[in-house]
Amino acid sequence: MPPELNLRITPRTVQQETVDKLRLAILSGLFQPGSRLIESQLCAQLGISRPSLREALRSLEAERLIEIVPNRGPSIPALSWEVATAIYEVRELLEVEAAGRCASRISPAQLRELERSLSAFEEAASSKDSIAQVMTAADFYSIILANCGNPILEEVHRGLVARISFFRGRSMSLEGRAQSSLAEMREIFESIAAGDEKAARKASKQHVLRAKAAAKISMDSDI
Amino acid sequence: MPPELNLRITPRTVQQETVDKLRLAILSGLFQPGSRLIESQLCAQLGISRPSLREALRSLEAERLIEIVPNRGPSIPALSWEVATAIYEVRELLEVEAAGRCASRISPAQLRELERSLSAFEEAASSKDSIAQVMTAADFYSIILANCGNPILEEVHRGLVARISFFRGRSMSLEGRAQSSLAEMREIFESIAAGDEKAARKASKQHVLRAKAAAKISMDSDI
DNA sequence: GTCAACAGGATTGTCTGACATTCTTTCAAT
DNA sequence: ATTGAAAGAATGTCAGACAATCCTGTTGAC
Repeated sequence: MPPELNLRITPRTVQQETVDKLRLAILSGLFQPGSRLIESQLCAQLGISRPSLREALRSLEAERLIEIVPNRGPSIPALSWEVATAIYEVRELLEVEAAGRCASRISPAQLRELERSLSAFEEAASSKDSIAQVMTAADFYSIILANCGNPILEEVHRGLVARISFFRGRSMSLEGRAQSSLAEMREIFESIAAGDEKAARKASKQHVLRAKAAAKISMDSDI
Repeated sequence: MPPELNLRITPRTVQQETVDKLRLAILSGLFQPGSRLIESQLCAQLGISRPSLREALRSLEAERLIEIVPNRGPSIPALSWEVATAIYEVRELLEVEAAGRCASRISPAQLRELERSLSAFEEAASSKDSIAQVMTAADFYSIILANCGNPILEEVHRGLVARISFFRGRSMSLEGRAQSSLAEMREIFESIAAGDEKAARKASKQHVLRAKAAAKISMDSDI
């Protein structure tokens, strides 16, 4: 009898572990935007070889989480407000569509799940833990996206949101943003629960626009 | 001397060349869906080392152009009709938005460029060269996407369209599809030229829906 | 004949080490 | 202070190696 019952069918490779670790590090803001990543340092810190690391870096590059300039190596891209705006606009497009579809097709079980994640965010919103706020909020969206009936919508959305994680952590720290965010999310939830597609779209749109505005404020506030 | 002017020529690395070559090979249907790619074979054919190849493969994996299963290696994913439908739906979302924006912001110079690409497609449509048809049609869209004012919209769209290139080549071969496609594209062009945002959206939506229908037919026709 | 265990080859995952090329920084010379 | 050259650091790329895993065809048992 194996002491560790590992039912995982796909074995986790070094490359996958590395991508996950680095992605998490990037998303949680461990690296300064614009800073360079030195291969030899990362190899030592992660305890892996250069070829494995470089494979992982190529994956992250394709996700647009890092940039790799020939002969200069990988670095954390500095997100301009223009690009951030563009991302928010596409995010709006996708999220509105997802919320609308979700309203007319989510299952009761998943709806309960959505309610639970809203409660989790509510709790986080009362605290000052902005990391918990971002994570629980992300759960909320991901349930909506997972239930919109279009896996591609979900996939693209995840990729985009990852790239603006930088702003999300900061804007959540804004005075009152977490609470107003909670109100907006509750409205989205209520609309979905009521099966009101139109209302879900409207609430969702409102939410993204407010999030964008909050991100802009947090960006302008301190440079 | 304007500091914006970037004279830096980015040297092309082996990895970039490899990604481009493989992407082109995949998009032009050189590999059968579901077929496996053997690293040693590709290395020999491309004349590169395994580490370089593996980096390129990771990039393509992140683009979803290939799949890499641990211990089984890379393969060409077989696109299910479900996923294809999902992609067409998101493509519709993006393309409609892009066409609408394009209508109210494209420059005269770019509009002429768009007209030129439409003519190029017209010529290709008369021929039986389905590859030329797909390429010129792709040019047409890419001009629209490049002028919608949102680089992310463009980026995401490019990634999605690449994944359904399989269908596009086949559906263009369908009896009369190229000609009806031409008519639809001309309508899109006319709407944009007239600066009629609403009409551009409508025409664009129609076009994607018809393309999806054609893809479905070409898929059902022979399996 | 069908099915299961098995051996062997093929293929991938990963590492080490190496070297040329290309930045980047330092330091000296004008 | 500006320029230029040399030293140092980091990347791009390769070759070779080996264990772990997958695939295939054969053998053996029922």
